[in-house]
Amino acid sequence: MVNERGAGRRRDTTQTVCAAIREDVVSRVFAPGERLTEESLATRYRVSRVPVREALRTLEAEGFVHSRPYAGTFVAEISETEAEDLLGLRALIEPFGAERAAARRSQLHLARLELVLAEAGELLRDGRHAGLARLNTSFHQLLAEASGSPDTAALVAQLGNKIAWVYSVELPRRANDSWREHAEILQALRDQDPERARELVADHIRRAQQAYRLRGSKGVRTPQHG
Amino acid sequence: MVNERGAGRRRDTTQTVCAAIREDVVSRVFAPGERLTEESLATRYRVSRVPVREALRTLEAEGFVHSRPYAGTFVAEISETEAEDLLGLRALIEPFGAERAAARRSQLHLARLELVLAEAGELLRDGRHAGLARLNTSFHQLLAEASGSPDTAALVAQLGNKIAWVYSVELPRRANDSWREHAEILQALRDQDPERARELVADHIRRAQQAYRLRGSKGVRTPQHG
DNA sequence: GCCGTAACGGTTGTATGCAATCTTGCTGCC
DNA sequence: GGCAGCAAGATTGCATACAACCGTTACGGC
Repeated sequence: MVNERGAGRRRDTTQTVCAAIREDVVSRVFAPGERLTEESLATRYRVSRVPVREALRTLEAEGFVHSRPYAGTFVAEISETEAEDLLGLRALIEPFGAERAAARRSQLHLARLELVLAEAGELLRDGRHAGLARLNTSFHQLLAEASGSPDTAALVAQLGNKIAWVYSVELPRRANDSWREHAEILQALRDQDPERARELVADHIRRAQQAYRLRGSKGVRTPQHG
Repeated sequence: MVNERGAGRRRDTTQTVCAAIREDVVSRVFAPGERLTEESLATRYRVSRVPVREALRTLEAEGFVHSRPYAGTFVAEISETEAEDLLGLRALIEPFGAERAAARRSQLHLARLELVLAEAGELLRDGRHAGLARLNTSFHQLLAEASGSPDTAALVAQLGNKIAWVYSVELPRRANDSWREHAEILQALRDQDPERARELVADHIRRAQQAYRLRGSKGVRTPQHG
């Protein structure tokens, strides 16, 4: 998964390991509350403890793990109320970003968003819902980046990862509506209409929240497929 | 090794270094855009490069520095619009936290907040405005923690640090009004009135924003690139 | 004189080793 | 039987050492 030293890529070990651990936390390979020993992680990803430790410091700042000196690093545990609050925070921040994105978006941003929208359209037509989750993440991330606020984009990314972790479930039911809403949002960006963009995103997030809540509780992995 | 930190504290080197670097960035000992070499930091804080590197990973996740592999670590540069957006984000998140704090606050939270309020009252009576900045930060941080949402508290802490960095300027003028507003907020928490708490904090932040803006972007160092 | 190129110094990235500390399981006592 | 205290093992924290890489500069060809 990591480690392609033979192929010559010897750089970026720390970042690669960080992404790998985050992935394994989000996908629940490591259970919440589980202790992560540096040595076992180092063995798992075929690196030494140093990049593992650095990756853990990043993940700790992001809230995926927490560590006590000399005691070790543990996968974070998220309560139900905390999970709810994550959705609440996203419901605040994404509309904020969308409002600014409508005012500041560049042609490049628009083009990227349209590309994602087009790809999603194809997947929808073909009934292949598998790749939609990734495109959905991309759309929201690009939207946040179009805001021109690096902090907003960073927050959206972090919250998105955490939400994907807690609510490890996709909502294929809503896919058609969801992407129709995405299209409207993009149109508001084209029109440079900040207020409409903000409200559309606010509604969009609100509906997604309701879907999440209906679909099931946090932590429990609902067996499903897209 | 010459670990002469404090009175023989041999643990927590990384966290100590992290806080020290953050402090030096916020207080502009290190200028925005400046390159930070690990060796010089290690020398400055009398540690080896390892804890320095780990501290830098944390600070990178927090957005105070950014680094490229093999190229080095640089103090971040914040544009004026980004600074504005920081205030906007705080204006979203703190009321959100206050609303929940009013519903979830414990007696311990109330007691801590009252303590801070009392201390500030004394300083105000004595005309000693020096320590107020710290108490102000404490009040807002405690308020965020009272929300019972770790993510909210973490965001408030991060945003607060960054705002203190960008707008490195205090506003003694507003001190009396500000603390009167703090007292009202605390009362709303006692009354367990979420809506009132949210609105009071929203107004409070809004007034602080105006004060910042009037004061000018004196603290904002326009990035000079080459 | 200009540009491509190769070597050098400086810096970052990773691995290893050892001391300090925590956790775990056991012992002995109540 | 349960719990405090302790020893052994396991794990973390930090320092040192070495390898990989980047930017710069001196050099030579054109």
